[in-house]
Amino acid sequence: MARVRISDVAAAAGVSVTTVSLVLNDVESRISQETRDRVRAAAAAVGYAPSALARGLRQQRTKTVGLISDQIATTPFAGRMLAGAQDVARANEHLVFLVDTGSDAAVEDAAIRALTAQQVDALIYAAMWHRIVPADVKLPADTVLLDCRPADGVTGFPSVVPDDRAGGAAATRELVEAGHTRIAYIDTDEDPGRPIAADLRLEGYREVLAASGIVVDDELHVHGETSHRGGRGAAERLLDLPSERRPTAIFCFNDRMATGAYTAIHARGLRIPEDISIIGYDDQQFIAAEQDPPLTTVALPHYEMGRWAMEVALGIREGGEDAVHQMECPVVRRDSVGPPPAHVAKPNRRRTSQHTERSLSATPDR
Amino acid sequence: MARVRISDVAAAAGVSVTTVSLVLNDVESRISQETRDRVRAAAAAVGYAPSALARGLRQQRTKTVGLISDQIATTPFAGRMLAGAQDVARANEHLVFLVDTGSDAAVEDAAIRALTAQQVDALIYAAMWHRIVPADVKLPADTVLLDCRPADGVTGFPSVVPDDRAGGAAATRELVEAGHTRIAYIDTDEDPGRPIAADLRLEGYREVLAASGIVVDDELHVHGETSHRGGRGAAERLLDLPSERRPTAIFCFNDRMATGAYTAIHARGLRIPEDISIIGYDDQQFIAAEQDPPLTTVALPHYEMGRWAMEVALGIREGGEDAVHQMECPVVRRDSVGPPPAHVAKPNRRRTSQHTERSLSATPDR
DNA sequence: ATGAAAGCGCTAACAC
DNA sequence: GTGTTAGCGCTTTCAT
Repeated sequence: MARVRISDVAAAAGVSVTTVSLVLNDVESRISQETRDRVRAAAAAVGYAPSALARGLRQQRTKTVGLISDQIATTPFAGRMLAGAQDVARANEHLVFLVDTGSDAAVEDAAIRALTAQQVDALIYAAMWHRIVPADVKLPADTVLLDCRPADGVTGFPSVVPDDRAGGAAATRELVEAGHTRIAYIDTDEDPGRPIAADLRLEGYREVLAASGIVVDDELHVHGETSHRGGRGAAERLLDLPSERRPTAIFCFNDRMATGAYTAIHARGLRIPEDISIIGYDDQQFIAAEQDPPLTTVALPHYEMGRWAMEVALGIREGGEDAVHQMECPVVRRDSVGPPPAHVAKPNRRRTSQHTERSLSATPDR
Repeated sequence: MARVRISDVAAAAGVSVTTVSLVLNDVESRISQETRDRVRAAAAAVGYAPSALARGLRQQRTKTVGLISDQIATTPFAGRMLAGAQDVARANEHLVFLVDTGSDAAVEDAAIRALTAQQVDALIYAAMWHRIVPADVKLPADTVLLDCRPADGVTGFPSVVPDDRAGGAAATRELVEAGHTRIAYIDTDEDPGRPIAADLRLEGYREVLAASGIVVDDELHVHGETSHRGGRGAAERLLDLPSERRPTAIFCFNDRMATGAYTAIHARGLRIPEDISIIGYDDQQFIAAEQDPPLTTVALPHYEMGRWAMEVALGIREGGEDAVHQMECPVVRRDSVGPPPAHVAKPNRRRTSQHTERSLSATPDR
């Protein structure tokens, strides 16, 4: 594929290869302008394209980075992380090797070896769901972790993950500020392998409830399989509650489950958000915005995370050897959150103090 | 990154580098078993990992392939194509460079240059929607085209695309065989840049209608923006038709538009499929299967297309220099297609011939 | 202001 | 059965 060599250019221009190299790489200005022009012209004339291989071998820097991910095919999020990483790679003239391992440890191992053999300048290890990297994955030093964090005790890897606790809090706050006090959480029931995001979001939910003087009612914390169906089933159980205990708002672990809640709610002839408010998580493409009504949700900052990881990998940004970088998950406001129906009382609010007032004085945002 | 060299292994094993190379690459068996073992042990002991760079430079084969795509982030289909391509690359010990160009010609150009500089063994040019590659894209010879086809007159590029005409026909046939005769097509209205798939699917639709002796009624061919909203609007117009002219089944350009049709239908208190049948296209992940009822649709064979392209790129499979390889789009049966309501007459069927009988005798499939 | 030559790490032709 | 060596295409030190 790469036929014409630097020596061909040198011959054509009547100079040495050194000169050609110097000119083409804009190194030192000691070469006369006239020579420079001649070299450039010659290079263009013979159609010269340098061999990145030879250069890499010589310099021991390849301007390539390896990106290992567990699943690219099966998740709708992969793309945005890749796009972020790609964009900074391109801006810095790096090429990226993408390897999808399907979470297979043997494949992962082979991939790391192959990438090392390619002498990639940096390695990014990406997960498609916020999770912990098993301690037995043999990562080269200075690998950066994307959407995953090192196992306890493993150190030396910069990593970036979404701030799911803050996201859960933001979602809940959105509902509290709209005036709700009976706020349910539809959680995933995945058991071996419960996503770390699930606990974090739950934590955020409880925190805000507590801080708002709302008693955390376990009856309003339900579980379902992480899907439309699971969300629907869980929502049905919530709707089956006697009306004084029924929630006026539901925070769903993710958008897919939220669509299930939509189905359950509509099946009973209830309206969103007039009768019940819904907030999701993920801001999943083609899903959240296309519900009826469009779903208010919390966005995962995948693009930004991808950028961050690549910037750290390329040394453009300081990763901080050990701290896990948490990235904000912003609320995306659409039309599924409104004030609670007028007729509902607000019973399970504690009679306490300023908390209550603060949260009551907050205004809904449209 | 790659520190220890083959000469280190040679020294450790007390042999020459030739021997080491021969042993480690399983070349010739003239080396004594004893030496082989010694070399292997030495390699492991010093932690040797060959430099793919040096090998590539020497052999002028890198075992890498470049995959250029227009958009990876913004489409839910990218993943499956990548997965297919990846899987065969891995099985053949090749690594893939992924470059996303965002359809920017300058970026595309730079990407091709960069990949050529890397001396990739093959190049795949992938589009995320079935389309034609502009003739001015400067592709190296032997590039394989994935989900796109060469412009007229451009030759020498193997290419693979979904058989959208056959897919449109299959969708329509599914409806005809369920007993429908008033079958609408909700088409995309994209105008500059109308997807080539749209025309192909429409063709298939008309073909099957004609072959079944059903008159093609232009009133039943409506358009909308390619989204939930567009599908909803188009479906509403269809439902506004006086009842004798209203369709009993709708074929939608894609699943997203189909979900809009769902919304329109449900909003009128109609049921799917009892009152009206729906078939989509794409089998879009997290969408088609999660509708209520689950959407019958036509699947795009992205994974297989990805495999095909990589197989051709690696020379494992004959691409056929010029013929565009069309890949079948199978119908995925779920629950949105049923027989037409009993009370509807079947008026716009021609009184002709065997066609009619053939299509009437066909049985719905559940 | 320019050129000669070493060397990045490997494979393979050739010699012994 | 094993070793020597040229050379893949480039960058870079050192001379001139």
